[in-house]
This record gives sequence, structure tokens and C-alpha cells, in this order.
Amino acid sequence: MLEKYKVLAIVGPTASSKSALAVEIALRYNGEIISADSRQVYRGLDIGSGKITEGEMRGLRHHLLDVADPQKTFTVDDYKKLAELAIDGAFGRGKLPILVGGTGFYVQAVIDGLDFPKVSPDENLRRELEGKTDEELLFMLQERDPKRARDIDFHNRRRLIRAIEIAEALGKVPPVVSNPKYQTLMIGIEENDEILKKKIRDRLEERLERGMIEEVEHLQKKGLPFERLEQLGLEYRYVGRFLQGKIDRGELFAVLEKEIWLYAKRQRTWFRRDKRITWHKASELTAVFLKVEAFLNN
RNA sequence: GCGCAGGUGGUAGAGCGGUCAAUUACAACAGACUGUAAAUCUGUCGCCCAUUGGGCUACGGGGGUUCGAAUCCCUCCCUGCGCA
Repeated sequence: MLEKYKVLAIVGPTASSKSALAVEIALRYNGEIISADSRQVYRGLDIGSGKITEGEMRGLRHHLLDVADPQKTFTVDDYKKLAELAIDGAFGRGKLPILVGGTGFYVQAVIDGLDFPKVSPDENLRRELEGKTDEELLFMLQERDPKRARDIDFHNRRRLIRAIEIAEALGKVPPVVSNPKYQTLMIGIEENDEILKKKIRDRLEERLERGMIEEVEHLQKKGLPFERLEQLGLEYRYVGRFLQGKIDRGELFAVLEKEIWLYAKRQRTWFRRDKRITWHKASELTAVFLKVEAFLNN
């Protein structure tokens, strides 16, 4: 049997110092970083998305940053393809690929090798479905794929629409297939609530000082609509609202601090169910190194 | 000191005689996740037991009116604004 390539994944909530830790590991074990962050893939979203700086990269290759135009929607499937290419590239150079990021779905898509139905978004269909009520949508799905209709969260219009879109193209919604290509070690980075909250707050202050508002303003002036900023969430969403005068500066800070924290909790919920992850604090360098070493040597 | 407006669940803020353990929002807690995932969506949320359901304590304190009060009256305390 062919031995699978080894990939390391570092996951965890926002502001847990994953990136810095990943750099340490990469320096020590001859790695390359593959970012797994759904916002850092976009060009121009730098400060607000917490993209690593040139200096912080310490000369290591970082992949999957700035690979997409923020005007267009980038999807998990896009991510998966590009990430696999990057991982293969790293293998070619004899490097250990280290997947690092807080977008759990992206990480999962890669390490579990999820194959999504090959149905591209159909904007016309989506626009049409958007006008329907939840009940109508559910009914439409029931007609096409009763099984999927039974399992789906029918309050979630976005999912409902996508399911109909797939069913429309393929007749039904095929089960997602998992084809893991790599041997993976998953390490989760955590911090207790109090510290994580403080880090979120400090980081937010720092981002504002570094010109986060100006960054968003610049993106908007260059043609990124407020509706798009709204979709991008968190800093882009709320700074967008601030720029439109919907909230003031004080509210901006308060709401972002709160929303980022809620986001961190959602991330925890996602990762919590994946029992493969072993959790450490970013400060437990030695323990993490030992774990990585054991993984590489076995 | 007088006048006016208020004091409601963790917070904001509805309710203004019964259908109120109390709309709603936020927070909190739990969770979902099949090409937007920083997105999108769900559940719980006074206490105790229970499957529907029941019991208990609650709307600043105390006292009344009433079959029945968060809702009306009296009084006390507190807060904001206005006048002294």
C-alpha cells in the first residue's frame, strides 16, 4: 500500500496565535504554510482579515493568500482545489505542508478530501428562488429530493436554495463523498475565554491603528460595494456600516469586539465535534513539537 | 422642598386589570453545517418536578381596592429632568 503524504493542520478560534505557532513549526520541521482562511484568500483584505505580514512570514512560503478577487465569490471547492495544488507543490519541494486557519470547513474539505457535487452556482436560478417563501422552497426540494428535504434545515434559505440548485442539475442531491488523500495530524490551539477576549480586543485596537478603516474605505472606493462588504462579515461588514454612517466610531468598536468573540465561539463549536483534534495552548511549544515529531516519525 | 417623568427578568426595553413567567432585541448556554462558511441557520433561556402538564416565587418596599393587579389607589424608598 502506498504511504500517504503527511499533512499537518493547525486549527482554532480567531486570535489564538495559530499563525505564529505554525511559523515556529514550519521553521523547525521544514514546512510551508497553507492558509485556511476564507477571507485572507482575497486580495486587498489585509488588516481586517488579519493577514500575516511579510516580516512575520520569516521567509517561509505562505500559500492561499491573495488568490482571489474580492468582487467574486470564492467557494470551499475553489479553496480545496488550490490548496491541493499548493500541498502537492510543497511535497515536490520536500516540504511539510502545514494547513493553518480558522475556517473549519476549508480545513475539513482538504483533509477529508470532500468531493462536492459539480454544480456551479446558477445566479439566475438563485435570484428566482430568492423570491420564494421558505415553505415554497422546501416544497420544491421535496419534489426533487425527498430525502435531502427531510434532512435539511429548512429555515436555512441559503442551503435550501443550493440544494435545489444541485437537484435541478443532477436530479437529486448526491451524498458528499470523502476521499482523504493525506495522512493528517490535527492540532487545535486554544486559549481560555478571558485571555482570548483580551486578545481579540487588543488586536482590534491595533488593527484600527494600523488603518483598517482606511483599508475598507479604499476597497469601497475602488468599487467593492457595501453589499459585498456586508457579506464578507465582521470587520468588513461593520466598518462598511460605519462608513455609511449607520453606526458611530464607538459603536463600531463595541459591536466588532462582540461579534468577533461570537465568531470565535462558533469556531469552537465547529472544531469541538472533530475528535481528531488534540488541543494545546500556543505557549505549549514543546508539547506541540513532540506531537509533531511523533507524527513525522511514525 | 415643589412639579413632571420613571423604577419590569443578566442588560435594553414592551406590557398598563384577567388569555403574563411576562412581546422583542442583546447577552448567556447548547447546536447545525453537501460549492457564499468571518457566511447562513436552529434550540434553550425565573425556580422545581413532568411527556403534554403541574407547582412555586416574581414586575423597587409596604399597605389597600378587586373574584383577579406588572397593570388601579395610598405610602415609603430610589433615579432622571424642570422649578426653587
